[in-house]
Amino acid sequence: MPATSHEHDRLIRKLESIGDLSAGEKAAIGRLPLDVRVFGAGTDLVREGDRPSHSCLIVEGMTCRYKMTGDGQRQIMAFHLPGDIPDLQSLHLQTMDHGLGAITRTTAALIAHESLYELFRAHPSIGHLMWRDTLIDAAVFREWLVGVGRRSAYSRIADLLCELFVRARAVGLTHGDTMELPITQSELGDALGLSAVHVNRVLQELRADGFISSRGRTLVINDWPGLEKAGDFDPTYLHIRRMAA
Amino acid sequence: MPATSHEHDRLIRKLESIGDLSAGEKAAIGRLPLDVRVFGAGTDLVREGDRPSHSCLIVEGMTCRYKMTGDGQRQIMAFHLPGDIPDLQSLHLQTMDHGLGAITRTTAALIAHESLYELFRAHPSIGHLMWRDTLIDAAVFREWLVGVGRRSAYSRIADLLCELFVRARAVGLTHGDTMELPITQSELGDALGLSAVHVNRVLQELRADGFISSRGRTLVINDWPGLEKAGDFDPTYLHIRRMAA
DNA sequence: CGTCTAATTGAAGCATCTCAACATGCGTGG
DNA sequence: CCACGCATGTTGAGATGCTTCAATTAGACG
Repeated sequence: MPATSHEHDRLIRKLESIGDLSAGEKAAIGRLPLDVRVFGAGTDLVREGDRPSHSCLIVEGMTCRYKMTGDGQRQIMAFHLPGDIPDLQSLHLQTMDHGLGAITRTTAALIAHESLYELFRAHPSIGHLMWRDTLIDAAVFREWLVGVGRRSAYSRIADLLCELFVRARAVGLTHGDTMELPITQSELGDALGLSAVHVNRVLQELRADGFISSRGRTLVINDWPGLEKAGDFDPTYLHIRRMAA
Repeated sequence: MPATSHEHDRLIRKLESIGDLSAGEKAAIGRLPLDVRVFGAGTDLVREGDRPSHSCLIVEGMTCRYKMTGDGQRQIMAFHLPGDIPDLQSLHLQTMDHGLGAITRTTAALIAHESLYELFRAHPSIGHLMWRDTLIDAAVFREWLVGVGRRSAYSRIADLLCELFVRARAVGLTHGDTMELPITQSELGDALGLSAVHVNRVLQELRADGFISSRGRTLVINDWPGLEKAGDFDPTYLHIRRMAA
């Protein structure tokens, strides 16, 4: 594996979107031992109850974190893009209290917790940056909580689309006002606390109101200011420092 | 201030509920410089948009973290008990994306971020424990998300009562099957994404079903297994290691 | 005691759900 | 390259959990 592979680059680009890295730190990250694996759509990368000894860097594909309720309903709590390490928390929380599932076919690079501890020992500020990343994670949960608790379905969906677009843009995964969004309406419902049927109707409204359109799995933003307003969206909670080039 | 004051004890007791501390670490925490302040009920300890240079250790009183939506509704995202440091995150996230409010008259000990950095440098494992604490925070947000997104009002309220009781017990704030719960029904509503009226009706149901009762601001658990079942409660997400003596 | 906040009750409305049918698109094997 | 099959998206109609508004009662506190 070259000193700085495609996989390492994903991680570096992500970390640079939320903070600063020196050349030496980038080089050290580039030397992280990675174990690259592929997961089929619909499979779990990590299950609730697992006690992992590694964390997963998403390299390609869309993943989500979710919990099942006692009566078999699903709540999706976050969507994750390439560059994210959704289960970084398992570094300090032994038992997974939720699952990590692949929405599309996903490539992930497994990083041993031991390697991370070593990296942080040599470069404490990388540790701080990763702590920061888990804090941003928490900020996103809080924002979703506001949405599900207090916003209308219309506003909630608009807000989520804004979030996904801004996060994708921060790591260079958008093309103009367009991004790949391989999430079904049923999954959107499980994320927003809505039924798939209602998601469908509200998406039609958002299209009719001229904010968005879609070609297959591609989302097109037609009116960004309008969508932001409809979603009461304020990107502060994402704590993004800078956009990818 | 004595080497280990009441304020320091609160923090030590909290950290011991989620992990281990050596004698030396406890002593180091006992030497943390604290600036004790009192906040009236209904006032803010920290406001959305602030860029704090310290974090707040709650010593007495009930506090909450909340956000306001564009149309003036409030969503409470967490309740905090003595021993908690609700805005520990401001250590690595410059701008507060939500407020920290006092529900009752609250005593808080301000800890300069500088002091924390110094403590972590000398005792890295205290830093890890505090990282762990912010991760548990995030786990609680996730659990609330599941409740608000996918559970009935009845189940959601039962779940919240279970959480508060277990957390209070972990830091020694319960008396038998009783605890102080100075939260109004309107605040419960803002936390659970419900109207105060509906909270009232559901609380009556929970009392009628024999799970709980209340004397003034004191909550009494009459049927713990029943309440757990009603709330689909599983304490795993709290990641508590051990109960206070 | 009077005042203010919190809790309680009733009644009407609506955002969203559930169920059920039908349409569309897409991957795959014949 | 067409036909089949299955996942996803779309539509309609009826049901409901929770909301809103508005009034009343109970508690706490000077």
